Amino acid sequence: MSNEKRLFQKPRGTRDILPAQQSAWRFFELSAENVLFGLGFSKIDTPIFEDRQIFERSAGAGTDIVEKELFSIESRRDDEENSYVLRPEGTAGVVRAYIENGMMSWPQPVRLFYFGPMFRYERPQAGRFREHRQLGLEIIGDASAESDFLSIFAAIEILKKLSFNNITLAINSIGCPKCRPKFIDGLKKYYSAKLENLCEDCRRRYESNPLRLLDCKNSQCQSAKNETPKFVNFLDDECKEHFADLKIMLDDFGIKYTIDNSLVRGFDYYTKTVFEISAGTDAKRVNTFVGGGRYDGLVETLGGAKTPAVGFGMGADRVVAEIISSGVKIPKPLGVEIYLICFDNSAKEMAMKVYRQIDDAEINIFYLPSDDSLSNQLKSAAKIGAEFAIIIGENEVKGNQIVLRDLEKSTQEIIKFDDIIPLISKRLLRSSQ
RNA sequence: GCGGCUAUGGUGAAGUGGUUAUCACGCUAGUUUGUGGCACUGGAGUCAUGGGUUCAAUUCCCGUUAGCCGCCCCA
Repeated sequence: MSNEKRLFQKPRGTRDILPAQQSAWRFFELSAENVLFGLGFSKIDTPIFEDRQIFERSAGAGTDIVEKELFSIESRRDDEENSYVLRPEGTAGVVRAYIENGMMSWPQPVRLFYFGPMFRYERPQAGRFREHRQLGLEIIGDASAESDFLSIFAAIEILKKLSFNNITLAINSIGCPKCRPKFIDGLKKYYSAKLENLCEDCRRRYESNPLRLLDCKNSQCQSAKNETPKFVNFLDDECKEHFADLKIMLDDFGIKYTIDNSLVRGFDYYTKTVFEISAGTDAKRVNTFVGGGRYDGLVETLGGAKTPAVGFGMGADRVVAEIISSGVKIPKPLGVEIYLICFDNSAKEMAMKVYRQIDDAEINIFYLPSDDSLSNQLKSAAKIGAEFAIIIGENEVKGNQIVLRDLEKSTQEIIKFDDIIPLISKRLLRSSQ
């Protein structure tokens, strides 16, 4: 260990969000919040790490997800009995908070949303990170299809607000613990005759996770999928009615959807509705932004009373990447509006007066008295991205006036001292927006 | 966790077993002393990292790290 130079790198699968991307992120977050608050949701923040068991219980100990894709936090001597992991998703933490904070006694359903980083220990690829940000919402305490609809509606409204055209909604129902076993039986019966033609992975899935047989991408298996049983044909009356209710509401609102029989979720606590929203057309869904569904079993799994719930998670990194590449106009936060230049000692007093006046008018003015030449100060003004420069020197003091220079258009005008505020207010970019 | 490809200033690229490794953009300092962007003149900054082969490695080989792609998995 010496004073050798070492170049530190960010951990694998993480990224720096640099200033150039910040306005897109801000745009995303503000737009989503506006939509969600407007639909009666409240925001919740939960810890970035939680008790490991929360995720072990929801996903099932021994599954790949728990075995190899959680980020563990090393325990310390004073905390040996606890084992923490970085949260891999948002729902379990929100449900834990619902139970722990007695939200069952709040007016039901409780509508919550969150936004923050999630962590998965997986091999990074494009659009797939170890730290990524998710926006999500949960509606806890309502079993009706209205809440399924509201989840979907909220997601679509957010994407609309972000100027996404060309999005596709896919829905399916995966039934409940009562009717799902029948479907899985039917599925296995169907595939059992074709096992030899399936790819190696699918032969394993046949035992371990038969639902996943449905979304195998291997060309070898495509022909076998032609006539797979459809989940909707196996639903019991209650699930069937729930799915029908949802479709009616989507139709009423003119929201187009496709029913995708291969859309599934692997965990037992998922029930009834599942949905995904992607970019592109029905035939080619290139990029999935939103995945969601109903999870009537999770609250109970985590130790609460049996409580129905539904929600979605939205991959913020993907959405923001799309915002940036689509060239949507992104509102920028106000920067320096006026850069005040005083380049003569005799003008300092007047400069200060102008500064106070403009500052009092809540206009963003930047002023650091400087001995630099006018030329150099103008350079600084341009560099900091100011809209206008006010120039005050000897002549201005004599005439009781200032020079207002538009730094983008390279035009300027002379303004009498008393007209400064009204005229500047008129010229500023924000007054034209 | 498995397999393939890749790594040259801040960014994008060119190039080499042998003196000070090239270019563009960017950054920076100046030139004009009442006008920034343009122009001109300077400057800083690089062969991801550790080891091996060799008289000599940025260049060839191996490990590590990171990125991309495919697989597993995908709450």
